[in-house]
Amino acid sequence: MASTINDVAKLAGVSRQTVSRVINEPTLVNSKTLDKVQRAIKILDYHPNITARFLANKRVKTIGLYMPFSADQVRQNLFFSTLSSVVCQFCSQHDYIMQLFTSLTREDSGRLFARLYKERQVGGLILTCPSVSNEELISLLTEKIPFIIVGRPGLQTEQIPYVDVDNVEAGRLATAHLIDYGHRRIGFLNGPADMTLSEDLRQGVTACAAAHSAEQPLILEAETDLTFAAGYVEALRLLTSPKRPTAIFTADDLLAIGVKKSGRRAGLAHPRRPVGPQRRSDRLGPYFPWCADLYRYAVRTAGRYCGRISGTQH
Amino acid sequence: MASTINDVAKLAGVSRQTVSRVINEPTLVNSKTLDKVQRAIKILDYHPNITARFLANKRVKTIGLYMPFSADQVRQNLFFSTLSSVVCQFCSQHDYIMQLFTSLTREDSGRLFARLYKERQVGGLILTCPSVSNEELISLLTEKIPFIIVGRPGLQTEQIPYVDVDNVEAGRLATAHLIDYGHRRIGFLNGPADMTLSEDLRQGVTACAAAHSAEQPLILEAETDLTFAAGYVEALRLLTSPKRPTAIFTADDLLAIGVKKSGRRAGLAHPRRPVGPQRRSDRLGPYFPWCADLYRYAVRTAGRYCGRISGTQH
DNA sequence: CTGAAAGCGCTTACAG
DNA sequence: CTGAAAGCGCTTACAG
Repeated sequence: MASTINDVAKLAGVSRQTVSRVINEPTLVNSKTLDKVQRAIKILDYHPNITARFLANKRVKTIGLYMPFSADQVRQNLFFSTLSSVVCQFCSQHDYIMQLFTSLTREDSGRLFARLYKERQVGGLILTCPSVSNEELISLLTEKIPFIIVGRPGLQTEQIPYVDVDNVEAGRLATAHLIDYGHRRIGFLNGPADMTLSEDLRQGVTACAAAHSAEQPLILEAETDLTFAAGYVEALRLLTSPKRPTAIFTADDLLAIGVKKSGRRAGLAHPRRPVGPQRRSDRLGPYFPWCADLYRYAVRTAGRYCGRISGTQH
Repeated sequence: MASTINDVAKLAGVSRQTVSRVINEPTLVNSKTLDKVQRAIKILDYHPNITARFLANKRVKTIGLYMPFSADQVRQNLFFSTLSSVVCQFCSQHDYIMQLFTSLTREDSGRLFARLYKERQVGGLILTCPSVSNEELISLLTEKIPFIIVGRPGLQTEQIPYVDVDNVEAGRLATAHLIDYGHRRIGFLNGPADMTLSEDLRQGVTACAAAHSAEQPLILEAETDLTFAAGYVEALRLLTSPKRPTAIFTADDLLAIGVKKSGRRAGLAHPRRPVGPQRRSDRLGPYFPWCADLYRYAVRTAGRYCGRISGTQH
């Protein structure tokens, strides 16, 4: 059995409050007492029970990270692993615990969040990939649960803290880039209709097309679930249609890989190098240097952080 | 303030033990009482505090998943996201909490594990990518901390529960495959020397080369840290050396992508299709259909689970 | 079937 | 600077 604060107190010949003080506010303790207690802690290999601390403190140093993806999407998408590894690292540096939640249908997620928080399982939440309808967030707001969104929330953006890149600008830049290079029929593999990401990208694409109305660009948009398979299927559909696009802009790298495969399938040559201005090495990620150049170009350039970050209780 | 078990008891006009029973053993409660209490729970929106439950139960339903990668490796590697998403899903299905730990130097990890467990932060641990020297595991064994390894532990494989694919067989198969196809100088981008994965792969490769000594195959092994960058650098070194290999076998997909890039850099044509027997669609993952075919081939074929899974306390 | 008692391992005021 | 008291929100035996 692991030793408790009482064991330490007994061995050191002090009260358990003093032991607690040694751990939490050592400066308030007489140096001789400090020494005695610390020796006892060493001897007994004492580690304060974090559950008991959380209970006594009435706060948990735990942050939940939620990603509304199916296991399959999570497995595929780099966004997931990047985000979770960074959050995880930051949490452990700051003595927080990170808990991961995935693979839940978005409808239930609101109740899940409330439960997690009310059960005091998490002290706060990081939510990702918000949907257009903010239903699951409403309860978080009304229950005053500390949370932040990675991505633009669908409603009440003034009240809801979030961080995001400027996807409207990303869509605009990518489209302008393709139009500049002479493309007039542009495929656009967007994300799911209910994601704000898709809304923002579309807004940028549409605005750009309108601004270039003289060139009469034709945007061929298709909805996807951001998986490789969807990228393949939708791109193949576009590429084998009468109005075959001459360029495709995708909402995600994974889609771009699907596009590449569909191009092979459709018997089309695929450019080795990005179709665009001179290549800068910092523009491309290490992963798919031969894919998704345009999307990445846009996002990197347009990716200034926006959104509101408010203080939270914890 | 969230309502507690005492609030519910008061409102329902029963003792808090009865409320506790309604939650944990409803069959032991009189149906009228049950009804009263459940109504009170509804009205007060009561959620049992999980921290208090853990403390009273003297067990935490929390599993730690540890991946000894740097943030950069984690971000890149698909193994990470696959494993964590699956573990996460399984945990939530079984009412467990998953906590993620990454980016720590392996030396400190032993102490980390002990601390996590002794602080009762986790009830058990899933460790990945074991190193040859089992130092960090020894303390887990002696402290009787429940844990399991994904990958073959370096020592005391009889005592330590683990699951793994048969990497020795994978190395053997991949090498045999390449020799069968006429290759005599075979590059072998292995993982870090201190990982058992690397040991196992090398054993298979070496054994296979020995078995085919008549053909005099030459194995050109290079150590990598399993990153894209290392794959590129080491492959380029091999490909620009006088004894340039005619085929390369890599320990990981990411290395294979690095190899591909180095091939381009070295001005070598890269086969579109796998060099091997007829392509079966189930043999390839969705990600890099044009890469890493040989490795995947080997692993899929050789990937029968081995290792020992013993029961744990929780 | 239900409640009074004791306890899980810690911390926060409050005296001294 | 230190300790006695009370409490965090729950559960586990034990009576009745």
